[in-house]
Amino acid sequence: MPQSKKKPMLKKAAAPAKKVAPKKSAAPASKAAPKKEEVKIPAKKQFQLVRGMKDVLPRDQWYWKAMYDKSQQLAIDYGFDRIETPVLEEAALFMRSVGKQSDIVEKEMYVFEDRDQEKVALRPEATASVVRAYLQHGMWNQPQPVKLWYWGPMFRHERPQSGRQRQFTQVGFEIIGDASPVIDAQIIQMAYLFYTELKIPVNVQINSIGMPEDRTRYKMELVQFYRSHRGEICETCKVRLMKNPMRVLDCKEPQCQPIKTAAPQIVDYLSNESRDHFMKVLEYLDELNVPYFLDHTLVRGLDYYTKTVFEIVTTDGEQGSQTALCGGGRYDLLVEEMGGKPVPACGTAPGLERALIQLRERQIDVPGAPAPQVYVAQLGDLSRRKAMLLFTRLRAEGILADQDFCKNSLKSQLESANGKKIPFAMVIGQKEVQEGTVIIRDMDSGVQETVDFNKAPQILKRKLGLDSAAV
RNA sequence: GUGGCCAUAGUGAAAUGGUUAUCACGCAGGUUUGUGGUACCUGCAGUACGGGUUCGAUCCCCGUUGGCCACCCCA
Repeated sequence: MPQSKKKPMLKKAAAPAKKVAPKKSAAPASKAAPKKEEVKIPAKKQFQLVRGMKDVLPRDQWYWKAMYDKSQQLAIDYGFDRIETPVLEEAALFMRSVGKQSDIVEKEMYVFEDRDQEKVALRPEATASVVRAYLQHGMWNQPQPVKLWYWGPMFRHERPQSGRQRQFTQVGFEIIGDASPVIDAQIIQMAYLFYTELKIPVNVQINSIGMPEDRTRYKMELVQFYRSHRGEICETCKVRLMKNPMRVLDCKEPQCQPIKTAAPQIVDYLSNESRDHFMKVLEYLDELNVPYFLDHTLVRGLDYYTKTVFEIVTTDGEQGSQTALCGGGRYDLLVEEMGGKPVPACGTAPGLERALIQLRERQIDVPGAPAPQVYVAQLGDLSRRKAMLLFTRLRAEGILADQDFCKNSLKSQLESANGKKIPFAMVIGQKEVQEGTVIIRDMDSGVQETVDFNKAPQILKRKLGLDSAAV
C-alpha cells in the first residue's frame, strides 16, 4: 500500500503519453521542422539541481541581504551608479575582452547557438559587458570618470567544489575614464572595506604587471632564466613556458619553489611610467591604512589587465581551498580594444558565495528578520474573525504581530508563539467576543489581563514601551 | 577538463546479502477544540537513478546523476 502513495501524481503525468497511439510511426509523421532533440523524462525521476547550480535557501537570505546592503552602501558612498547588463551576450564579446586564449573563454564559458543560430554566451564575468554598455550608450560623453556598479550571476563551466559553482554571484565596481593611481587605490579600498566592514578578515595582495611592452621584455628574461634551470622544474612548468610563461609564477610544485623565488620580478621591468603609477597606488594605500602584501607572483587570468592587479584572500589558510575572495585591477587598453577611444579604467569584483562561506563559518552576526512583538491567538470561527480584525489593526499601528489563523487549538498557537520567543500573546475566544474584550498574556511571566478589544493595541504599545505619549 | 573520495527520512547519524531498515532533531496531531516553555502518546518522512551478479541487493559490481577534495584555473 505505501508504495502506491507517490505514484498517482507521476501516473497522471505519464498518462496521456501512454495510450495515445501505437507510436512506432508517430515520430516521422510529425512535421519535424527544427528537429528537436527529445528530452527524456524518466518516469520515476527525482529532479535535482543541474551540476554547479545552487538554491539560495531562506536561512541564507539575511546574509545575502547584508552583503547587498554593504555593496549598495559602498556604491552610494563612493558615487557609483547602478548598471545591469544581461546575462546573455554575444559570445565574441568575451573572446575579445577576456581573451580567446584565456582558460575562462577556452574551457569554461557557456557558449551556444540560440534558435537563430546566433553565437551567444552566458557571461563569465561582467567587466566586458559594462565596457560594452559604456561604448554602446556613448558614456564617454558624460563627465569622466564614469563609475558603475553591478550585482548578478556569472557562469563558468568548471568542476564544482565548495566556493566554486557554475553559477555564482559577483558584485562589481568599475571606474572608466581615468588613469590616475587614485582610482586604483580607491577601488582596492572599496573591496577591502567590503570585507572588513562585514567583519571578514582579509589580506590584500597586490602586484603590477605593467603594460604589454613591459611584459614582453619581462617574459623574455623570465623564459631565459627558467631555461637555465630546465632540469629542476616540473613538467607543467615546461609547458607553461611555451604557452603562457608568466603562469610559471603560479606553480605550487615544491621543486619549482626555489626557482620561483630566485626568478626575475616584473617590478624590475616596468617602464618608469608604470613604476611610478604603482608606487603612487601603494602610497595612497598606505595613507588610507589599507594593509597590503606585495606579491610578485600575482598574475591574473584575464587578458585585459594592465598595471595594477590585486586579489583579496582569506586570512585563515585552513584549507588551501578557494582562498581568493575577490580579484581586480586596471584595464587601460580594454575600451580601445573593444572599439572605443583609448580610455583607461579600473575595477574589482568580489565573489559573493565565497564571502558567504566566510560569514557562515565565522558565525558573523548580520541583521535578521524583525522579531514579532505579539502573537494573536484565537479559538473557533467566531473569534477568528475578531482576531483577524485585531491583527489588521495592530498592523495599522505599526506593531509586528504573528499569527496562525489557520490553526484551531490554542495550545499549538501558544506553542508557536513560545517557539518564536514572542513576548506577548493576545487571546480571543467565545467569551471575549461576547464581552468585546481580548486577553493579553505576558509570555514570560504567564500573567494575563483582560482588556477592551478596541483599546488593546494601545495597551499593548504601553506594555512594549512604545507609548507615543512617552515620546 | 584530469584524478580521488562519497551518496540511508527535511537535517544529523546507525545497521544488514534474507521478516516490518534503527535513533535523535524536525514537522503534524493528541493527553476532556480555553493556555506555551518541561513530560508522555500517536503519526509524517528514507536506502539518488538505471542496469548487472544472486533464490534474494539498501549492502557486491558497472553506468548515470549529484556532492566533496586535489590539480587546472579562478570568484
